[in-house]
Parts: sequence; C-alpha cells; structure tokens
Amino acid sequence: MPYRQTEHTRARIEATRERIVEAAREQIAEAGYASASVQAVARRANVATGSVYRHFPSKADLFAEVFRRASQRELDLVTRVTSDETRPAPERIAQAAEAFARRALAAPTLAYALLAEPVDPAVEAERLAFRRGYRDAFAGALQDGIAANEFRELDSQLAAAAIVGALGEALLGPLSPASNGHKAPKHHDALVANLVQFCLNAIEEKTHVGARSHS
Amino acid sequence: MPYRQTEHTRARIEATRERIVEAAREQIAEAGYASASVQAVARRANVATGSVYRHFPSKADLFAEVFRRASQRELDLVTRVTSDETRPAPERIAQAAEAFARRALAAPTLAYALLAEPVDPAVEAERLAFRRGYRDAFAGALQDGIAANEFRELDSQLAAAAIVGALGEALLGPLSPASNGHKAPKHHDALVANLVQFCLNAIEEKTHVGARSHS
DNA sequence: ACAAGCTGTGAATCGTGGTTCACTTCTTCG
DNA sequence: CGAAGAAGTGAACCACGATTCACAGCTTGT
Repeated sequence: MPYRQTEHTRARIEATRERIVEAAREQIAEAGYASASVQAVARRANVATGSVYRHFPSKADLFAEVFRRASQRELDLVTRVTSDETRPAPERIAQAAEAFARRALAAPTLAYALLAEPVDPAVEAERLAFRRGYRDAFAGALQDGIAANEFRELDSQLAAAAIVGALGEALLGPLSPASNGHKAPKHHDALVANLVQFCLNAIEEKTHVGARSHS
Repeated sequence: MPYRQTEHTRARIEATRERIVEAAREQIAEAGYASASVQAVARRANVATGSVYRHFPSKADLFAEVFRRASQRELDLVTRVTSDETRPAPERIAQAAEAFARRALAAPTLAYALLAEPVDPAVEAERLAFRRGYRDAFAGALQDGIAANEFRELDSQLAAAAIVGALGEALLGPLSPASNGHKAPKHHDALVANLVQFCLNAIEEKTHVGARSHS
C-alpha cells in the first residue's frame, strides 16, 4: 500500500478547503451571492473548478457552510450580549440590537447577502435557522426582563421575532445594493440610536414614571 | 386591408390576458412562486406556452404584474386605513397592522410569496416598491401622531420600516410553507393582538400617566 | 526509482426552464 | 368566398452555470 494520507497532506487539503470557504465569503462580501459562481470562487481561491467538488458535494453545501460560519459569528456575539446575566435585560437587548445593526452597516454587502439576498433553498434554510437563533437570543433576555418586571408581559417569542424583523427591515434600506453608492456613516449613529429606542419602547412598560418594583 | 382588430376581438384578447394573470396568481396562491413555471401557468389558463408571450414580453413581466396587482390591493387597504384622518393616529396604525396581519394569515401561501419567497430580480423590485409603499403609509400616520403628541418624537420613516419588518418577520413563522401543516386559526387572534400591541408600544410615549405635553 | 493510489485539473456535459418561430387556425372585409 | 393579416400553438432551441470525468501530476512506502 504505497500511499496513505499523511498528516502533512491532510493539513494541505484542509488549508485548501479553508481557502475555498474564505474565497466564497470574500466574493459574497464584495459583490453579493449573485456574483458567486463556482468558477468565480475557484478562480479566487486559486484552484480549478473541479477541485471545489473535492471538498464540497455541491455549491449549495459550500455556501451553506459559508453562511453558517459568517452568521454564527454574528449570532455568537448577539447571544453573548443577550445572555450576560450580570446586566439588566433592557441593557442587554439594547446592546445586542446595537451590535447587530452596527456590524451589519459595517459590512453592508455581506449583511445584505446574509439577510435578504435570494439564495438556493438549502442556503435559505441556513438563513432561517439563524433567524430563529437571533429570535431565541432576544427571547431569552425578554423572558428575564419580564420576570424582573422590566418589560411588560408579552409573548417573548413573538416579540423577539418582531425585533429581529424590525432590525432587518430598517437596515435593508441602508444595506441594499441600490442605496450603496452614497454612504453616509455619520447618519449611522442616529439610525442605530433610533432603532434601539424603537425596540426598547416596544417591550418596556409604558409607565415608568414613579418607576418599578411593584412586586 | 381585409383584417383590422375589432372590438370583439380586442375584448377576447384582453380576456385571455386576464385569464393568464389570474392563472399565475392562483398558481402562486396554491403552491408558491417556485411552482409557477410558464408552462404550468399556461396549462392552467388553457393556452399554449407561446401564447403567454403574446401578452407579456417575459415571465418576469408577467409576474411583476401579478405581484403588483395582488400587493396593490393590500397596500390600498392599509393606505386607506392609515390615512383616515377622522381617527386618531394610534388607532389607524393599530387597525392597519391588524388588517395587514389578518389578511396575510388568511392567504398564507400567497402572502409568503409576496413577502419572502425567492423571486426574479424584476419581481423583487416590485416587492421592494411595495415595501416602500407600506412604509410610507405607516410613516404618514406616524407623522400625524407625532404632530398630535400621540407618539414620541421619532424618525417616522425608520419607525415605519421597523413596523413593516416586525409585522413581516413575526408572520413569517406562521406563514412559511414548513409550518403550514398544523393550522391553528384560533391562535391567530392572540398573535395579531400581541403584534399590534408591540407596534403601538414601540411608538407611543412611554409616560402616559398624567400625560404631559412638555412644550 | 517505481508502482499504487491519491489529489488537482478544466474542458465537456447536462438539466432546467424561459424563449422562439415556423406553422396552423381564426378573423375581417371587399 | 378568398386574400390579408392577426392570434394561437407547442416542439425545438438556447443560455446558463452547476456538475462530471478522463487525464495529468503528486505523495507515499518499498
């Protein structure tokens, strides 16, 4: 048996696979999913088209992984913030929403691809899974806040979904390729602040004058 | 000149065109955009595939029109409600949101196609235009409400987009083809009520106890 | 060095569904 | 009725990009 995969080879293969994933991510971040043909990705990764298929059974699988990784990074951040139990729930929600919005605005093409661009059904499934992830992250903090009387009583799953939707839709304008010629990063601060305020208001008790703790 | 289009012929052609549009709408409402090949639509309309192209330059144009008509009906309703100046703005927003949600839940497959299903870019453009329409409808009522001190001061365009997003996302779960096996129309009432409450809270003054007017 | 077997290649293939078009059928009017 | 021209037909065509595969080039163990 004159050939058996050695550690060195395994590492090189893994590195190539990595290059392909990274090339796919770059392609999306630069010009959107629509531009990300297998050929374009292969060219960018300096491999032949066929080689992509040594690493992934299909284009859909490749991009499912790309989406999964990119989204997981974002979701991890949001989840970390929303589940930091040392802080009050409203602060967690606000920070999570702000982080979500800021990061999206910082990488608009990628964010647009992850959030809204038409993609293969298999990739869409990945997207939906992460939407659920965001929803659950927010829902957790909402529950905590409800328990602490920081929020009014509400269906936390529904409210969480609504928050995710509000963030997504409100960002879609600024993110969409069309409106991407005239960047105005200054206005982002105001946009983010308004958006966060919107979300907080939606879920907080209306009456907070004499303030809280009516146990 | 032995042939010139007569009124009778013109009417028949128009009727056929109408049948095609209607067949396309039905196909979408029944099985989604993905199922709506030109052939399927033609079959349903009892015309040959080629005949579709006597009436529309391309599939995209046909479906752009289908989307435009279906969405326009919804948008008209929402706009009528949001611009009814005899009622207070919060009531208008609440009723518009409720109408939007109820109608979507009543025709889930169609609503899903109009709101979220992957479509041709040309059709997507139509969809975006109507999102803008919804946003503007809500934005109008928001402005009125701000002027009347019924809402806190906010960026009405942004808040309107966030409302549209919140409605859309929160409905996506119940609408999506996946979760469409186990209908539970009873729960719809609660869902709608919660959703409306979410939107109202997001935009109303928090402090409404003594109710201020801090000029 | 050599054979065995793996990895890399990219031009050719294939599937899909929108679109075309040569032809048939229908409508109009002298 | 018959000619002129429009509307209707559907099988064939085509574009596109994902996928394949026969081959070249490496790696490994003897």
